[in-house]
Amino acid sequence: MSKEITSMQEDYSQWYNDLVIKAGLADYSAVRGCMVIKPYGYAIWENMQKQLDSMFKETGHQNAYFPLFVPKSLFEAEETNAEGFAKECAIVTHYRLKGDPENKGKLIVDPEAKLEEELIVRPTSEAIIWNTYKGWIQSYRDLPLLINQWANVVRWEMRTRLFLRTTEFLWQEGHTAHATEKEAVAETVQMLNVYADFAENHMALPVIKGVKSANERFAGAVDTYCIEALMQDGKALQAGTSHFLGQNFAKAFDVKFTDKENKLDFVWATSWGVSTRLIGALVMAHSDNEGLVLPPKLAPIQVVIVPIFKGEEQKQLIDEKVNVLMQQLKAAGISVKYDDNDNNRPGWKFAEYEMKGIPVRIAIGARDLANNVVEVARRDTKEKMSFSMDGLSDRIIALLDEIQLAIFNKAKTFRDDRITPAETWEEFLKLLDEKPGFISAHWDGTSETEDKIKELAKATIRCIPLNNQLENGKCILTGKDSSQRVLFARAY
RNA sequence: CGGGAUGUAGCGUAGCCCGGUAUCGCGCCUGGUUUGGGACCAGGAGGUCGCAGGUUCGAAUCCUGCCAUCCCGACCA
Repeated sequence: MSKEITSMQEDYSQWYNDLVIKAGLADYSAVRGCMVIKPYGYAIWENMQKQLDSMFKETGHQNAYFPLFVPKSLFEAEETNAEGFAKECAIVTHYRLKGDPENKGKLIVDPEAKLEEELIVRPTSEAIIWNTYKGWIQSYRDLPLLINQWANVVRWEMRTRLFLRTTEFLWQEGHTAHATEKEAVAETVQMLNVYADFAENHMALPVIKGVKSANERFAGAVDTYCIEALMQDGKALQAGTSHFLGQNFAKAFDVKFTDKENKLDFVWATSWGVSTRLIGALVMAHSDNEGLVLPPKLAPIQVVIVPIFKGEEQKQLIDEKVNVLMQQLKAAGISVKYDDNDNNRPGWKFAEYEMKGIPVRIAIGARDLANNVVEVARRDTKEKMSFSMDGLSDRIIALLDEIQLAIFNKAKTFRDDRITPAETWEEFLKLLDEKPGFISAHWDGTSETEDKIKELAKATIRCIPLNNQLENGKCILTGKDSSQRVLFARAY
């Protein structure tokens, strides 16, 4: 099978698609806009889930599961939210098929089986969850309510891309209820920080924490906080969002509680989510023309060992050494694969594991045995080193940490180099074409201006960074007064 | 959803204009030789030509409809 992938310089989109397919992360399916996540891709998702789930639990959250379907009457209860998602919903209208009388062996929708009320396949679960919370919350003693669910959702997007935008996708959505506004805002920020921590320390993906402008805000939210990442083509990718929902959903679903003073009030809400889109971010942020580059902390296989031998005798000697090393690495929690498959030669395996992004490759041959060393190659830099067999497992473990950090630093250097200030509209447009990335520019704060900029430059406000410094200036488009810069970019 | 392109074995393709039952490479299977950067020899298997209709004695090829993917827009995590 040809494993050649299009180079990212030649065609970035094609490079991405080739990579996802050829590294075995996902496959196209028979269903429009939906993909099959293959075992290797799903293993990355499982690693993400495992880490995030433990972080959610450390911050006091519990998992639960709510229905896939939302009755239309519940879905439309919070108007802004409903309007925001109305154009991309799959709707169940019937519950039965029957044999087609005019076409033997075929089925048709049974018109007798029409639902009295349509069911919306959830594009997000606020409605069904808040309708449920109404029955769970009476007193301040029931708060805070801190729930997360791992689920699939459906958004009928016009145009899809593997992992980045598919009709059905996997995600987690946290939905919390609080007694005070202050507490809910603190929760929103806390979860944003959890996401940023995960992105930077596990995905090795530097992110900017910020707040969305009104245009980009989640439908039904008072404020949307986000983490924004930069891909290697200079386009931004929203990697996670955390919403402060105010009392919007509590009011829509009539969720009130009695406080300590015996007064009734609506509860305060948050919701937050990240999706399998993060796998797309992982691919686009770190990989190269040889294939995936995975951060050790999320790589399904962290170390692969390739034997190089002539004849069974040598193979047996290598096996003995490898078995000891494997035990040591496994004991340290390292996931390691010994590929002694005889079908493929070492060169083939080297190329294959580079394609799959396995962080560390160890090659052991007769020559190495004689010198009591192994050849160690790191995927991120392609550097090859000779390590002594003595104390090898400790050095490999240290190397994995080093690679994790190096991948992050490389991405951060790239990202930091592509946050560029623009002072004039001409400069703004020039930067978008010639040095794509985040452009830091003044904005007059109106939705009209943001719309106009989007129309003229195809760039949107990615966020207003949380650590922003106030600075007087003039809007890049209108020249009106502005008190701070915001980050613009073309985005996925 | 609009514009453009594509769909032939697991993958990449030739054939299509000009209709006569499908070419080549990789991969796969068997045997052997190999193994420090995508091995080699010999033999072999594998195809409703995206799907459904139509035209025709005969359709991968011509016509119609549908489906899917990619690229460019609008929508979006």
